[in-house]
Amino acid sequence: MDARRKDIHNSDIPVICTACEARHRGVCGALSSDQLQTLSKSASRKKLGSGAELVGESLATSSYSNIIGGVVKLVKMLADGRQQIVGLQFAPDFLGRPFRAESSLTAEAATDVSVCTFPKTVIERMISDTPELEHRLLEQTLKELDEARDWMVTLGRKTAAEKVAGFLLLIATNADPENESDSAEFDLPLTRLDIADFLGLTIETVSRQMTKLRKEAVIEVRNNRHVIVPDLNALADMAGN
Amino acid sequence: MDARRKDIHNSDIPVICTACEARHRGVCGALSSDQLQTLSKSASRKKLGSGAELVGESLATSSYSNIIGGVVKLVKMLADGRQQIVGLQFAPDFLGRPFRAESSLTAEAATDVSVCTFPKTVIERMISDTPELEHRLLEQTLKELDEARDWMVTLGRKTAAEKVAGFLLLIATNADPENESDSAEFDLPLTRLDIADFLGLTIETVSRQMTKLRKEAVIEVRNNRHVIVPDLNALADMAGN
DNA sequence: CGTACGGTTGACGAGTGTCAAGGGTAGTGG
DNA sequence: CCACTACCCTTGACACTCGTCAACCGTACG
Repeated sequence: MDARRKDIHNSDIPVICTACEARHRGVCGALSSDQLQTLSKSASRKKLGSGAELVGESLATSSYSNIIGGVVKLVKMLADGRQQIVGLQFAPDFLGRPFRAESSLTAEAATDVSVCTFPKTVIERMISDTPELEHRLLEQTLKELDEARDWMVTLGRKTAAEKVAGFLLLIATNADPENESDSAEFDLPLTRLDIADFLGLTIETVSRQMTKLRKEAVIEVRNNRHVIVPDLNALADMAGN
Repeated sequence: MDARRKDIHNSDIPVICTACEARHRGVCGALSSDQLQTLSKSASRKKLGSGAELVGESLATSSYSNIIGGVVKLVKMLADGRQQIVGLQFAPDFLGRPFRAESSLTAEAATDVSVCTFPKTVIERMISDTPELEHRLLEQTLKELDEARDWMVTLGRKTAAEKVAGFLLLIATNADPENESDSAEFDLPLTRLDIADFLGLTIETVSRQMTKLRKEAVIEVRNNRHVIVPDLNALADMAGN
């Protein structure tokens, strides 16, 4: 379909939003062009370097964001420093927790990230005015819950080899959702330490499993971060779902 | 309709609902007495023995339920038989997944359970009519997401000893939410196998950790299932949050 | 009385974590 | 242009937690 032509007719859509994915697959799709106008007035685009903190103890409840690009990790930390990544978010996910102070969770940019940020108050007013918006939030929350539960199986019941294979598969599908072929090629958005914190392993074990996959020719690795998967099915077999 | 007249006299709350917790803390609190009337006409109370399947491949999407009493476990199973419990639900939680075919998740009665069941269609119509109902569902889904993420930290980063202590603490608080003292006493709603599947351990390891806690006098156990915790703080220290 | 089920305990080994050393690359300052 | 440092990653040797296998106990039930 010709989205551009539709935008010309609905000429009220803010310039900043016209090419934004959040309007199609994200929560903004629930809003009228009027509401988009209102929201875009108080919205601001930001680019954040890898490692920047998006939601933490401080910023926690002051603003919400849509992720425009990049990968955000949701991190929980124990008192003694052990940490666990409890979720990864990709564009055009919505970031921020309505109606709720988020207990001990921080959101950090895993890669360089760009976001569209709005103040909490504006969004919350729109939520109460627009049932469809709340519906989208419910849909996204249900999606995140499914993902969290899938990952619980990985954390609780899979071996290190299966965990790493499963992780690579996860990134492969999110890096290029359109890909229909059996092969894939992508850059890992996470360091080995992040991967370890996501999988409940140590960096050493992650590293060893990666070399094992390399030696078995299931993957090919360049510059530590760039991964080529000649046969996704072979990788899926090792992930044991 | 003369719904209005019924709304004025709130004595029209269905008999079946008057003493029901779901009307206070659960999703039914979002409904008018009129809607409760409609819903209660197609609702039915059921008692299910431990082990019964509430949501599975078959029943999956045909009905929803409120849990009136007992404990329900949400189970995911891998092809080779390994399984992981990804959530426990207590009264008055809502059971069933709106708008979504639940991938490979089964809900089973962990104890004897009583539920209030309604057909999918009735609930879904009410959801679209009543934004407040959708709001409650969002709240519950957010709560479940928080719990799932907390548990991911346990699964990924805690030792067997911490896992077992954390589990006992979880049950202690859910068994008696009103308890303000620092001691507790309760029956475990789960078998050792269920506990193992919840914690990502084996029954043997669970058993050993329980004995260890017993020998350290952190807990006292009678008949395998009945647990006394003289000092919840001592237990909390071992859970390592 | 036999059987089934759930739980405990012990001996042993595999899978991961821990500790330590070293390689590769990018950025910085001389 | 070359150290120099910092960071990320890999690899090896070893230790330890937890899983596996097996035997046994107690209780409920036919």
